[in-house]
Amino acid sequence: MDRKEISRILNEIGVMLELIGESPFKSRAYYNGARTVELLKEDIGDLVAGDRLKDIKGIGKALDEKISELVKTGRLRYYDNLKNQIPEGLFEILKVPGLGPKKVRTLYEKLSITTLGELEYSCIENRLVDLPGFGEKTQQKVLEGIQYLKKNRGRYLYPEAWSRAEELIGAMEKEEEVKHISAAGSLRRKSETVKDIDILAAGYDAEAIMDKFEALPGIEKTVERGSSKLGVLLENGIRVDLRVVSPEQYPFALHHFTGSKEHNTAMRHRSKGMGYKINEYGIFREDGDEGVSCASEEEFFKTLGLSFIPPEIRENTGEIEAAEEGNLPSLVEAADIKGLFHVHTVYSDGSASIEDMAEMARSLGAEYIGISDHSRSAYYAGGLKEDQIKRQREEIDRLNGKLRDFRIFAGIESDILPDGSLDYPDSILEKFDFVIASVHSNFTMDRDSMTKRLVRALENPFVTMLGHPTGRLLLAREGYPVDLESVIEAAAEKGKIIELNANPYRLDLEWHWCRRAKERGVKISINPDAHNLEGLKDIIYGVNAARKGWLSKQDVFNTYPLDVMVDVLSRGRGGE
DNA sequence: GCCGTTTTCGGCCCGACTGTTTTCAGTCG
Repeated sequence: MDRKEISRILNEIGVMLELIGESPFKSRAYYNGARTVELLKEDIGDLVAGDRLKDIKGIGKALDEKISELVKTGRLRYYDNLKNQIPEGLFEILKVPGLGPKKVRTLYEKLSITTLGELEYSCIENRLVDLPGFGEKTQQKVLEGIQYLKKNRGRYLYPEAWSRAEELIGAMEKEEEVKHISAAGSLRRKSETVKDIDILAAGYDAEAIMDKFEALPGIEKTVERGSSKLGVLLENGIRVDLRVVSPEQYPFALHHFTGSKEHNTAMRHRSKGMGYKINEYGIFREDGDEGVSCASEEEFFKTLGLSFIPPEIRENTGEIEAAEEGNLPSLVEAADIKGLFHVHTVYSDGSASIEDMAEMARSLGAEYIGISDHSRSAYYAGGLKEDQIKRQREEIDRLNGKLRDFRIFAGIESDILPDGSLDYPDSILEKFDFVIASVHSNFTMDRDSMTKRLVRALENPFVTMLGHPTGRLLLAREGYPVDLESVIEAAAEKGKIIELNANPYRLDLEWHWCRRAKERGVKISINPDAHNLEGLKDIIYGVNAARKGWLSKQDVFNTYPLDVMVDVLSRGRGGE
């Protein structure tokens, strides 16, 4: 059993403990354990075998025994017992906004409600109003929450949320009451998907600011409103939370509302050890109410003895320790990207010509572009036959002849067949400037076979990089099961690049693993996988993800300037 | 259930908002 599965089970135990009314601290211990296991670097089997699990912070005797049982037997009696006590449907009911474990438990115990459907029916039958802690309004809210859940699964891709947030912030910036305004929360941390939009504003007249916000176009209704907090729904269903603080409180509040929750918890804990209390309003000495003023987030961190931690990496995965030691990486920026690989054209399933794609890339500041249409086994995408490859090459050579200070590299996105071989012979592969190897079919292999398939592809001397390593589609499809640790290892050994596909639906290699690749010395290429002109701009989402993965300029392949890239690609071709 | 340059017991991060309550529990972030 892998650590992802173990982490899931520990999390579920945490939820179940809340549902049966156990101590909240006990559930938290399981949540912490789940996170700890998820982020483990070392193989969990080895840790269990070496009896070293309980040396890890957050894992004590009880969790050690339970994790060991899972690893050794693949089962956990404690979990099974809990699971038998708790109807499956309660987990779905927990997702209804406004319902937490306590209320769900009441619904179950008093009304025997175990499914979302039963809950909806009970609301319509007016049966919630008499329950302790419930009332008319709660019942109405629950009913609306069920509709909301049915309408959408409650998460949005980053670009959709970001563009709406930019519009709202842009409109509010013009208001004179607004002294500062910024996105906060998971949006500011550049998460791949977000549940809602958090916006923080600073000003002295919160009521006026909230009034103006409520009146912005696209806002459908107000869900909650207090003296400093406003919650609204947009017409597309996204929830927006606006918080208003004073300009003096802004730096503290910006940090607080940017999160993550785990980062904040760790920061508060650390501050406490220094004799400070921190919250969204300031930094206070524990022995008095006196606050420490800070003009910016930079000063906030400085006061606490830390260098500035970029929002993207505030996940409590070592950033605080690194900031303390002055070891934070200098994160890659969009301007560092010097060229764009993985670009499709009209030769396969793209909609633009090679020349137009090149011009667009150039206008975006690139020095080179790497054309890689689909290969012959991708029938559905118009994969290239041998004669088309030849024609495309001729066109690229012709264009390169007339372009100055810009270069088009001729490549291919070659399918990795089930056995790990590519779908062209070496005699064809060797003619390309670069080769991206990707899986586009036979997703349903077991983990071992898929891992072998990818590793074998990486062993091919003509392969430059591995494309979208897990095949996941955010909010739509899980990636195929694969042991990425071994894949990264193989890439490290063979000196291969791994793609971070910048398409906002993919962002594959996922950022956790980017960090792992960096540790192993594997370079990441941030590729747009563009099928039209606009698609080239998706590169920014890849840069966001790379930043979350702690990548610096030197960790990213396509930050090489043109002359270096020409050199690297000519040397790397099968000559190892 | 975890943890300890105060501790092996008694803590465990903090605050806004809502709705149900007559002073607070539950939820959320």
